[in-house]
Amino acid sequence: MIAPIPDRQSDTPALLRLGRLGAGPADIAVLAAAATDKRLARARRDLLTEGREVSETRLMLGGWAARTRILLDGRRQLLGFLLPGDLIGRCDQPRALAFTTVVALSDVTWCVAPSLDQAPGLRDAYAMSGAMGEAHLLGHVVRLGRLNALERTGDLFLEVHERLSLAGLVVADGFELPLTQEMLADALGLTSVHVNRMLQQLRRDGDLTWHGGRATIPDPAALARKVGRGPVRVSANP
Amino acid sequence: MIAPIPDRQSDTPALLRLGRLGAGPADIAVLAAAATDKRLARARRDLLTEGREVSETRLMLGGWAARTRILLDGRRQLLGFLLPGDLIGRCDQPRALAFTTVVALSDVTWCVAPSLDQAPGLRDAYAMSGAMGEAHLLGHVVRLGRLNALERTGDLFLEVHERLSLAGLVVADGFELPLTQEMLADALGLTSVHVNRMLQQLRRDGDLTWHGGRATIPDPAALARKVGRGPVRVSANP
DNA sequence: CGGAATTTTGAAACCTTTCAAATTGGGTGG
DNA sequence: CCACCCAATTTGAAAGGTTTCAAAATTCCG
Repeated sequence: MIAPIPDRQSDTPALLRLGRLGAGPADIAVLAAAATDKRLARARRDLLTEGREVSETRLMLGGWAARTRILLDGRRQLLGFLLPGDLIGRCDQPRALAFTTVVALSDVTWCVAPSLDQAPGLRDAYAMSGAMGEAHLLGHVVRLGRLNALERTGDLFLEVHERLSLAGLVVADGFELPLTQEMLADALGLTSVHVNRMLQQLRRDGDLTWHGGRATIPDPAALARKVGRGPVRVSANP
Repeated sequence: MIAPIPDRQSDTPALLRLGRLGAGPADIAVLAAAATDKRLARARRDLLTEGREVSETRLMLGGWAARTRILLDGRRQLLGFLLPGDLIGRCDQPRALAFTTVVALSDVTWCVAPSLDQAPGLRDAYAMSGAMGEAHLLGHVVRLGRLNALERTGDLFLEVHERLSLAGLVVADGFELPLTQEMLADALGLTSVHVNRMLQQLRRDGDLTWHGGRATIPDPAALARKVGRGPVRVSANP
């Protein structure tokens, strides 16, 4: 008989990611302490509102969120996904306004991110996280500007695969993907109907599996070759 | 008879922009001194190469450049324009790699941007500049993801109009625009043929004038209404 | 089990690209 | 100053990709 083990490691993905981004053991300890005070945001709720002042930086612990922008006529564009280990609203500039609304796409757990005063050693990891955020944004521009629907879809799945890998959330090339096809469409600049057709093609071609909230990319390298995706590098120290 | 006046103010647009972004008189003096050592990059030359380490931050003094990414099959996407007063390759992180190649679209004059050691007062202006850069990038994502060809084209012209205004480069709603339609197409994620058709429509509708390298937007507010563009805000202090 | 949200399907309309060729414009050399 | 050339712009018609609209099938959740 097995004693119930308190789930102290459930925020591990976020800590793992920041550790890999350069946070040392001491910093991780501070992060773990911060993650103790865990908050929950229900799906569809805003985690940050565009135009509001950014009071604190938040750290994603679990679930999916997205930066979004909505046009006057209701069209919506997701600017990027926020995954466990990502920072929300990081901003050097004091009194800055949030550029974008951040909405929870699934139920999200988060905590207040330790400030650099509390853990100066986090500076590099935070900087690295920000740099990767920008790299992802640039990738998103190329995706929307120059890839066709099939390439876009495959490319986004690969980005997600890479990012979740860094947080240790990919097992056997499979990962949780708590999105609707409509959310995917809003990220990809397509209609949900067309995303559906692209997904069918990817499945038919054996490039993708996705049911019950879990997706698998059997052969990421092959898919990357198919959609012409290169690796994302950010720092000189590999 | 008029004596030849040395063109000491030709870098004024960059200084004007950074002044408006919060640089004080002392900082402007440092910038002006830096701008003394003016460099020239010929059109089509790289100002920064993707993957290389960023050694110094550069300040655009005149001309147009763009962050670019090129796909394996030759498709090109411009990630954003760099205009006078913009910083090239700014990066907190030491030893960071350039995210993107920056190419001169026209002949470009630039100088090495003063470091914060030389002029600590520039911190805010630099931060502000970076924040606006991100805002423009986000706007670009929405443009590519959710606007149709006509809206994209109009929206980009409006962004350029706004940014050049900040540098004092707009007179009577007109400004220099040393681009080819193909460059515009690479920014807009369209073909140059289609950009041409959209420009014709904008001209026909009286929303735009463009010949001989100079563009004019007779009624920016009307065009903004037509393409559904809102104002870009970045800071709480207006 | 019922009801709502999501996924799937089909056909037609629409927007954008492609391809090819004609036209214009700017710069150079004779 | 004109002739010429190359790059850039413009035009047309057809092909292609994506959206739209509607409706059916499926899945999820209480």
